Amino acid sequence: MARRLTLQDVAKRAGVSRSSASYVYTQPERVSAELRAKVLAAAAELRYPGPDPVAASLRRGRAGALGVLFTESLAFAFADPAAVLFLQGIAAAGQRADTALTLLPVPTTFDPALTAIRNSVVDGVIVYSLPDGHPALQAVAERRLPTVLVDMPPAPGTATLLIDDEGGAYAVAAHVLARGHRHVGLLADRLAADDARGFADARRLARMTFPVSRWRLAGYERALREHGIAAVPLYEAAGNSVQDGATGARELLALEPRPTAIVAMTDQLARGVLLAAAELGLDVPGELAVAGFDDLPEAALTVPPLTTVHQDHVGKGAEAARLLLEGEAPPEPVVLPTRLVARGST
Amino acid sequence: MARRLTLQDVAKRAGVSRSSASYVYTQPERVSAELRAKVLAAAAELRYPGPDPVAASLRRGRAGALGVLFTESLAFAFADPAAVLFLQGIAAAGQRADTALTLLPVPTTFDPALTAIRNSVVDGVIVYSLPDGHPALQAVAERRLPTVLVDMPPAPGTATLLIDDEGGAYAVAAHVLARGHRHVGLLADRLAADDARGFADARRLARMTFPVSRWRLAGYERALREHGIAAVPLYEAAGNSVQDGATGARELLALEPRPTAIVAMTDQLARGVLLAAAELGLDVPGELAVAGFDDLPEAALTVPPLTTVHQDHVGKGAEAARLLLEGEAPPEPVVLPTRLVARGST
DNA sequence: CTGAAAGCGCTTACAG
DNA sequence: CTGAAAGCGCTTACAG
Repeated sequence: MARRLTLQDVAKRAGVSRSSASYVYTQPERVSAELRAKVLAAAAELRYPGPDPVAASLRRGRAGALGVLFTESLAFAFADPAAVLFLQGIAAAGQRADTALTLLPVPTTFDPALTAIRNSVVDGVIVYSLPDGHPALQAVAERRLPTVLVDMPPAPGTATLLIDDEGGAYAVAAHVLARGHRHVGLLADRLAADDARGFADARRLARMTFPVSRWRLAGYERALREHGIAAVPLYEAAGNSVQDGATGARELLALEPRPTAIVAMTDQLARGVLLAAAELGLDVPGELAVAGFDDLPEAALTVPPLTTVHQDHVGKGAEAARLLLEGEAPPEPVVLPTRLVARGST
Repeated sequence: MARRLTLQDVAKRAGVSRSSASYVYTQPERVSAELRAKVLAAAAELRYPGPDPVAASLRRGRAGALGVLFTESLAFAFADPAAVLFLQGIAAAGQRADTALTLLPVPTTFDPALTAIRNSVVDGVIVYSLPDGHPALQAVAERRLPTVLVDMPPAPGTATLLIDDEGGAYAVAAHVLARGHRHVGLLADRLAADDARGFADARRLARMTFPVSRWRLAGYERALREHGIAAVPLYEAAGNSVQDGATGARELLALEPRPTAIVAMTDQLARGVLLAAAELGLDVPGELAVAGFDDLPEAALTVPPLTTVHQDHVGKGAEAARLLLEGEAPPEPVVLPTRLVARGST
């Protein structure tokens, strides 16, 4: 392949200066119609692909893209409807600002390279629900780019966007307990960034690294305390698929005494609970009450419809993008509301 | 804010040349441990954020990101499970190659700017299921970047990745017809990039711009012809949500004679048909047979489970990324297989 | 309205 | 192992 075409080539062919040719692309109204026509004609003849965005970005000092660093692996994130809705919100806000969205690959145990984070061409980064102490967070901080932390503890100098996880969890647990349930099972997706699966003991609970799980559990526990219930079983499913939820539900429902209610930390898990209940021939909500968290679109479509905690995932994404595009990190975390949605499953 | 820190500042502080400092970041094994330590210490003292990726990209001639241009609006794309699975496949392949994934905002009627496409810092572009003649495709072509067209007609000089839409559609329609159905209704998401909704007449069919719809319809029609059925009603839902499917199903089921089978172009729509059938108290498959296309994970979980056409969405994404990362566009389209999955809904 | 000139921050053959 | 030098392709104040 021959040398790449540059603006210089176009300018020479059109018989104008390089700066004039540049203006044709960046400020077309600034140049005369005649000059514009000459340059565009020369560009078309040479099949010039337009000014190189990398060079333009370097000169302008602006990349034109927002980076998003997602919960552990991207594959996991795309399998999680809540994460996808969040991304949808970012994308919509970015589209309005004519800004592209760059998904940064998160380093994994298999592939611990941070090069993609270090080399990504972005003007800012949205970090979504990373566990405590994840090395990717450090790598982002070193870039010293504007950053918005979402569903994570605040850090100095960065904007933080949260939802009221504790309050929402409290509300849904209190709702279940108000219906008289004393034998409640809790179902979590993941408490820490490993593959642990099974009933969580005190030691495990002391080592939770996923902030969202920690906050939601705190809300459940407050409601339980207020109802005089000291300890309930908590099953950790090691994942957030419907199947993970079904697996966890089977374990919880095998306990003696059998729980009469299962409160799940996500709607995905709660959907699995409904599946397991159907398998076992348990009537919901007659023999088993089920509640989730997130109010995914699916939650209204299950049989029976799922009691859950509403949060506006798309709005959260849009707000995250807005915080980044506006610059000026607010000193205090922005906290979006949650709201109990009682449906047929409780 | 003060002037931005550069590698030059670090080099000066460390008392070495700029090139040596650069090697510390790019080829650390090339320099002595002593020099490395000096440079890293200076960088830490100055809080140097690392070499600027934009400048490095310009010099290297490589951006380190793949662009994805998605079906019309990004918000639509994220609401479509099939598109999300496809993206998941791209992301996984990109992660292995340590390449970020940039989602390009697609110009809309409201915001026809092509600047995001023109300015995006990417090494290649995957274009997914754009309607015929969409201006974004032109803008991509002008960039003269390596391009992979997915679920779109081949274009000279670009790689093309398809699935056997026509064959899959034929198989599922033939399966339904083999069960003796003569009154079949067809349900489409969108035939062209507008908001048209309703029964499609010949004039509308002649103006389809979504290739996938065209190919699937061709498959249905071949099966119908072979079974001696001349014409069937086709309802266009103007969207691909479960609710769109329910709306379309209500219209089809209000026809005289009432269809005994509905074949939907997507699983999302077919799920809506199941919903509408439940509302109307129609037994599936006893009074109404239902079939979809895509074999989403949800398709196996509906009640009854959905007969559909399987395609490997994640694998398709991975293959698209592979075609782009490998360079060398194959002259012929790569066509992935589809497979009928008969379940309880027919 | 047009153009000469400076500079964005880095990487990498090349010479020593 | 280290450094001087060239150059990636562009934009934009500035002067005319």
